[in-house]
Amino acid sequence: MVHNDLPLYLKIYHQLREEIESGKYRVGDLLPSEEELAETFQASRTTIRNALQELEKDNLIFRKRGKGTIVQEPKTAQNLNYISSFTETLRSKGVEVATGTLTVELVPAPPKVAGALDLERGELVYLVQRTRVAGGLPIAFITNYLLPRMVPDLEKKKEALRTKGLYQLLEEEYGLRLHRAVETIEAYLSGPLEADLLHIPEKMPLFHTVRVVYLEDGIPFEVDISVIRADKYEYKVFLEGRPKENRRSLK
Amino acid sequence: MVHNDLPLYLKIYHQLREEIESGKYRVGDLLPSEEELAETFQASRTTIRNALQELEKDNLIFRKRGKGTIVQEPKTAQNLNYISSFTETLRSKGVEVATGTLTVELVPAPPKVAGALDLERGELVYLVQRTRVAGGLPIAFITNYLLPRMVPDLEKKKEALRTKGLYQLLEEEYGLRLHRAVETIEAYLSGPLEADLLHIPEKMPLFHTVRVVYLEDGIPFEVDISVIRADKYEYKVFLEGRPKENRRSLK
DNA sequence: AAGTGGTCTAGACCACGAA
DNA sequence: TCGTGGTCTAGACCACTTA
Repeated sequence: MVHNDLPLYLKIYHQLREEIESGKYRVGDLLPSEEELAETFQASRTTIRNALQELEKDNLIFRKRGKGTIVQEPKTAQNLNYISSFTETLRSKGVEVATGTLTVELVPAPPKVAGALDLERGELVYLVQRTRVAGGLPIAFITNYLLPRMVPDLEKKKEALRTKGLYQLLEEEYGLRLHRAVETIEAYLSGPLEADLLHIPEKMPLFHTVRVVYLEDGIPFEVDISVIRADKYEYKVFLEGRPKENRRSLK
Repeated sequence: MVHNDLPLYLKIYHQLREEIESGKYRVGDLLPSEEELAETFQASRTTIRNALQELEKDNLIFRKRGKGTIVQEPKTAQNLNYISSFTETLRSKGVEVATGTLTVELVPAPPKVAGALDLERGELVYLVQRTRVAGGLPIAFITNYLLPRMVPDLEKKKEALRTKGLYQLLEEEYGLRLHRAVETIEAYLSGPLEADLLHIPEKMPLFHTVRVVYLEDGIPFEVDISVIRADKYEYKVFLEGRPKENRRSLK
């Protein structure tokens, strides 16, 4: 008998989540009150509140003082902007993604990359370049720069990159935890270079994105530069809340 | 003497935040331990932890068991993807934004809008259309559909829309709290219509975004359709964490 | 008035990191 | 081993909603 060693509040979170997703509670329904839940799970109210807080982060519920805990509209319930690779995003939509060209090499960091990764000019970084193919068409050209000290012998994993996403590899093979990222999205027209790489005419609309990924302790770890056919892709962004007031003056 | 009636943990949050931003603690420094903070603020450790949790949401700190609470790299510290209008985003970058054309009227909801806002076909919605001008150039054409029952007499506020953003107006004049939004970003080439609206040639790259905004209780409230000159604008997206594992099986 | 979630206390033990 | 944050308890009072 394996005892699941998750903290109690996470176990309760998972169970409640399953009950919500299984349809036991409908959208708009009230969950049992915190006190009742504490009773049924034989836990303190604090622990229940921790579990509910997790559900709230997932936007599966929202709470109203004096009213209760209400199950959310699932339409908006997947909320977070996770760090997902291009490949993962497409696959989650059911699109088959293959790898066209693939190179892995150690190169001196270009100035902008060195700046983003806090490196000295000329320090070596891993450069991974891939063409991504969906439905037989090359639809994206992806360039990644990675800190070599975090991913030793990356070139030996080259073949793994053909089948799994880069981020999946980083997690599974190197145990890295990607924590945060900042991405800028621009759009422009293909020039001769892009036309050649993606087998498209010039003056087609393209997305150009630059993403810097940080590890848990705030170390910048990876730069991802993607060029994607805009006629084959769209971004979905989840937004939450309004910008905060800047400081209340205490009197 | 006005006593600030914020909850204690929020007061502590604000004070710590100010101390961090004022440079009292440097990046990488450890904050005092939770117990010490409890002592200095004369509060329980639970309350301190609530305050620290808020700082963590802002990505100003991160915590490591056995180590302590560490002040974060400010580069990634603004984390959230807030619901901001085009105007607010540009203004925060120091760009002056003016309004070109502006119309406010009640119209039957187009099918797609009716779907997004949970309306019957043909129900009336407010339609707001604006050209946004920066640096003398029209750079965006923005279309908003709003639930009329939430914004009575919107046409009377028309002039206010010339100077403030729509979202600011919704908050200040109607007391609405925008809670969540989902936005899709696409890119395409200008056709004759866009060329005319924005005074640009055809076949220029444009962003096309569709945003649905939800209120606190999950009611879809507004649809924002923007067409933006891609050569004058970029999106910045903050990403956090990796997609969650799908369910652990309990044994 | 009754019931809900929000805040707060004062304790306790555990898991992890560093010395 | 010691100090840290992580989890958990059993209470208490408050602010808000609904009836």
